[in-house]
Amino acid sequence: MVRQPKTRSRPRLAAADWVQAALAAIAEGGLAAVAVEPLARRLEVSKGSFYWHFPNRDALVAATLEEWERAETERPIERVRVVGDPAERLRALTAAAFADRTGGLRDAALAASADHPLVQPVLRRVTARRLAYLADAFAELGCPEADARRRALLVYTAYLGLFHYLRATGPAGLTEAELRAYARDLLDAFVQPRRGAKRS
Amino acid sequence: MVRQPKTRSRPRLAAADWVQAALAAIAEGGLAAVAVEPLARRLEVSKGSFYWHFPNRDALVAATLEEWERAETERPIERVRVVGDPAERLRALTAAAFADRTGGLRDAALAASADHPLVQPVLRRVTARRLAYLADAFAELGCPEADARRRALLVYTAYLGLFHYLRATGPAGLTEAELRAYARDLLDAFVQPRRGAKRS
DNA sequence: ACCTGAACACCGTTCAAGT
DNA sequence: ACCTGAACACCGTTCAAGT
Repeated sequence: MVRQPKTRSRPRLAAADWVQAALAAIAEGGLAAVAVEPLARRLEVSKGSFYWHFPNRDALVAATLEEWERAETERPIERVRVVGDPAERLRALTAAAFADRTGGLRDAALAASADHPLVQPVLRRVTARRLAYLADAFAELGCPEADARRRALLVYTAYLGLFHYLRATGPAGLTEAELRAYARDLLDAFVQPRRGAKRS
Repeated sequence: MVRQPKTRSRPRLAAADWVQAALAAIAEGGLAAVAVEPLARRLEVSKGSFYWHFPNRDALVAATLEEWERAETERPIERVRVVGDPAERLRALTAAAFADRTGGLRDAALAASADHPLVQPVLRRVTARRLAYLADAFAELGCPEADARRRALLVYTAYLGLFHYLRATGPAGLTEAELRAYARDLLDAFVQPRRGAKRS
């Protein structure tokens, strides 16, 4: 019954494996780190094998950005959909975002490549979607429309700005505790319902 | 008396020639276009000769950023120092900035490379110096401190944003007339003295 | 269906040799 | 003092051949 040696000598790769490696590379070294030869080394295959899965590097970048859009926008939003209270929902979402260092560093790296032709449209959609979702939650809390949008922008730019800072300083720039404290302060400052807001 | 053939067969290059070529390259293709081999082709020398003038590519990038800081910040400011009226001074500076497409595209390209370790400190100084200079002029016009800084930021980001747009669309994105009209609208909206400002 | 290996183009860097 | 030319490393891309 056992056809493979128990250390399956080399599970063949699929396109998705290259995409996952590219996502990790972006978090560590930005878009420029999505390079065929280094990724091939990391995956322990020849770089020639890359071209069976993708026509060229740009195709990998495009596929990676698609995966990023799906995995880092809709999925986290779905995950907190069950939380009824909007304040709790914001807390859960923010805590998850700040706890995921790799995700935060990747988001900052992609924001820094905003002018790249493949990045531009995806980044625009992701940013708009995240801001709209945050603003909706603030509105549910009782904030008037304009206030909700201002708070959403503030929280989101603080998140991005922090990971931009972390990119610059390296992983030692902030301890896990400091990261959690930053997220807590941010939430305490912006997530209480407005004074006089109606409970529905 | 004539020691050189009249088409001076090849005036030897100096480091400054490489810097000038690099400045032109940034305006056209961003920081990534500062590449030894393409610049050598443009200057019609072998790429080996580059390494007589600079130890490596980063040294050329650093020298180019220094020259950019000097030429595109202090020099334009000195040029308008003779203009006594602050409103006129702002108009002269803005008109010059918008008239210089190459300079504007280069500024936008460098702003897009804000996270590059060599660019970061220079860009920070240049931005701070320009904003402070603009804010001072607005203050002279009679704007309170905070208002002056807000206007300076608005005018400066509008300038940067426009050339960012132009980078994306290519040179056909805006005619010279449209460029001048944009600058005029911007000035008309922000450069009248505040109502009730005292003349000193 | 997925992979190797060799080849070629391109760019950064070094260096011995030229003028 | 400035430059060439050849060499090497690195990465993107192609492709014939392998399993």
